[in-house]
Amino acid sequence: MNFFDHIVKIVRKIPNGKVATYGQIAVLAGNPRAARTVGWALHQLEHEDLRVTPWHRVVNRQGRISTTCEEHTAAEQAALLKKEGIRVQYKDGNYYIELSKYLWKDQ
DNA sequence: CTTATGACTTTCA
DNA sequence: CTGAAAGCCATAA
Repeated sequence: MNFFDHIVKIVRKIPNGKVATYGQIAVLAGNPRAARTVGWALHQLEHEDLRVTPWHRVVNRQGRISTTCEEHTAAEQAALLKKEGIRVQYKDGNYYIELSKYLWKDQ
């Protein structure tokens, strides 16, 4: 299985109302150091995959949204998260999430 | 094979 | 927690 598919598969496992970090997904994918690749994979996801993949539940280690994608801005991601009951804090142009409260505890 | 790139992470200050 | 610098990995060209 490609990392691409593997990563997507794992992201789909993230329960509603929870968030996961890129590094966490990288570990589950078998490559603890491939966090960057996780971000790259989500960025390259196709439209169809985005429909069934909760990419918005994936944030960096600091609980901050790091997307630079024009199509999926941090504002939109934050909106989706709020929609799922996740409290998102907005501070000086950046969105923060309380990982200690919403971080997905694997399985 | 080598170089460049990125939705990251860790370490140091 | 923030910010800067260096490290890591898979993919594309």
